[in-house]
Amino acid sequence: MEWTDEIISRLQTLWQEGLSTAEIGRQLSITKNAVVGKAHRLGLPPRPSPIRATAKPRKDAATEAAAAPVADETVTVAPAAPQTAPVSEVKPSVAAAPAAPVAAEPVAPPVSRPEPVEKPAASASSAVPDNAAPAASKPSPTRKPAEAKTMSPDLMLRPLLRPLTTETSPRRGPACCWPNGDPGTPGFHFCGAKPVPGKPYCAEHCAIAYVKLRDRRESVG
DNA sequence: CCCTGATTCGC
DNA sequence: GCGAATCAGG
Repeated sequence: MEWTDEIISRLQTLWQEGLSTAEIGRQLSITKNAVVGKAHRLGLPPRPSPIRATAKPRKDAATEAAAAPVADETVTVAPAAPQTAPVSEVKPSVAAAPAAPVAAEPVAPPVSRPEPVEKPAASASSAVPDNAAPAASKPSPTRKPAEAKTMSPDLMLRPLLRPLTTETSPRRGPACCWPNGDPGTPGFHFCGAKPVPGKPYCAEHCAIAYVKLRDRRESVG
């Protein structure tokens, strides 16, 4: 696997979007294992794990005993689950666009919307993202500040300060919101080209972003 | 069974 | 460094 700068950027973006590892893998045409492995190596913030942090019967019991002289229950990990649910489960048409394709404002990065969504990824089928719902527009402070530092503060605040009323404004044409560059870095920007009607991306990026439902799952490799 | 993410370890 | 295999919870 050749981890180009482009691919890594997309991985980081999608990861921050809160998409599942499998979903990211589908969009990148790689396995979820590759996604998780790479994310781990990149030091991306861990997602709320469905399993306990303590489980490693991989080594021999001897090694485990030697290396892990666990004394008490003091080892507690306390995940403090952010509960960030993916916006994914992509119907063919809606797919996993960045969480906030405001249709006209490339200024607001899709990255910075840690909005808690209470919807299981795999089972829910209603494809409408609840981005527009101001019900819970409260930034979840569960993530450590150290991890959020990858993005400039103003970039984080911008979407929160924006009333999302620009949707219907025809003044600026819709713009492809395919991310270019690393989110949080000065050079980060969106494609901006004219998107396919009904899609958040231009035709070029649509071809990349949307995958056939048939090919879903990890049978890529 | 399906999904999920984390870790390990041979390459 | 990479990622398949594996683990483990929902």
